[in-house]
Amino acid sequence: MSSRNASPERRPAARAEVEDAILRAAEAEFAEKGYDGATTAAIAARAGLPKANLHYYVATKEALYRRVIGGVLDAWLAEARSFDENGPAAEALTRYIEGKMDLARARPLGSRIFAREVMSGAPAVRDFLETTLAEWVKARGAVVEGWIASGQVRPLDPKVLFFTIWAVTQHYADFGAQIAALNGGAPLDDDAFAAAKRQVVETILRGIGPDRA
Amino acid sequence: MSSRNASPERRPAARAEVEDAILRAAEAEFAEKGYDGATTAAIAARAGLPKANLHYYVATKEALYRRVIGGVLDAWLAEARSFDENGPAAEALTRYIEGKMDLARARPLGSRIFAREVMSGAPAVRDFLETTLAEWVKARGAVVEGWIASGQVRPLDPKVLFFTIWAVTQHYADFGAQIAALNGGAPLDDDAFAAAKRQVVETILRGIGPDRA
DNA sequence: CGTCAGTTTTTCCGATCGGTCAAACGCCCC
DNA sequence: GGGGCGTTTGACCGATCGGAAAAACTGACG
Repeated sequence: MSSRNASPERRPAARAEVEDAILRAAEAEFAEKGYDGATTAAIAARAGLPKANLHYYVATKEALYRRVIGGVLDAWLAEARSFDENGPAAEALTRYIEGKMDLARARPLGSRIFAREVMSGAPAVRDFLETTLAEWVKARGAVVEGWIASGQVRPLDPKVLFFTIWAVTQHYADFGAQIAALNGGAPLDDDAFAAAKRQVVETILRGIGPDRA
Repeated sequence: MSSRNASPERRPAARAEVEDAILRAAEAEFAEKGYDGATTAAIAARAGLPKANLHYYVATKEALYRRVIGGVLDAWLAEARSFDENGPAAEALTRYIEGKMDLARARPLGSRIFAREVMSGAPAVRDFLETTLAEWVKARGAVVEGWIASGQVRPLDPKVLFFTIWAVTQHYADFGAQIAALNGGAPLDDDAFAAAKRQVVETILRGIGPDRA
């Protein structure tokens, strides 16, 4: 098919690299400044190309935003699969919470874009929330109900449990600046973050565990 | 002193009312759209006056924003005093968590403005974070250490406990749109919110309680 | 060497924003 | 009733933004 390249990995790769640089630049700008605060000129500059060139690869600022948001949602779903591997409640929840904490540390930008989006009334992700996420919550809520029935978890509303887990884990991404300010100005180092992760997991697991008589 | 009014409560009250309307309109706009997304025209329209009139009461958009942020921080500090009344750990923490949950429900706008501010790198609240809040955390951290020493709380990092409480309570303000989407499209009603509040308090209290042998 | 598709870049445009200005308005006191 | 002062308002301005347009450049291929 592609007969125009002697070295078949040069030009197509370059295009993919440029598009990837644009997406990463846009993610950073949208996370820091928000949709309105971000400018296409700043995104282009961060990606290393003139503003007009950006519009050759992506039609509008909104289309670029929707692509970035789509990537964020994909990453969310991919990571949420860690919930589904079998095992006892404590193992599954530990895996899930630790996965979300690690994601918050490794890629905090997506979480911030999502938070801004939801705080603005979720115009671009409402459909995701009402369909995909609602189904996810319903299905995994049934799993939690099973844990309650088998006595692994005390009786509670699974939805509130999910809210709790999301809130705490995303907090480490969204409020990184606050955490750093209370940590002497620097982000948590690896040891401090690992300790926080252990405490979060332990607190939630104890918090939802069954009564111990 | 003020010799220009026959009825001394008429005109000054009107001025205070206008300024209050401006502050409430600005709070709503900044919470929904963010600093860059909010426009002085929209704020003025929401407050019921022409844009030019807004600038008679407040010099610049940034000055208005700083006034709003100042009010948010004041409300935070006022509400945080509920932590300080004496009593056993469970009572103090229940009071504190329930107070923050109620505040998140009654006035979610301030929480969203604060969240956006921190996600943007906290340019307007960095000083608050590094001084006032840092001192608050240090002092109340010592209280938590006392609870640990007296066996009311298992050994843990007080800062991570505060992060957990803030994360969960503010989540109900910041992610109200997400919670509504997962609640059939409507915000939690009074009963559902009260149940969520109970579960949050119970989860955290069990989560940090001492080992029960 | 000329063509041509894909890409880059300079220039420019209309819309919108925060903020200014000066005229008009309302109201009180002499 | 006429100054005078605080307030209101429409008109306007410079800056900035998202985006369009078109010329210039590039490298592969006949």
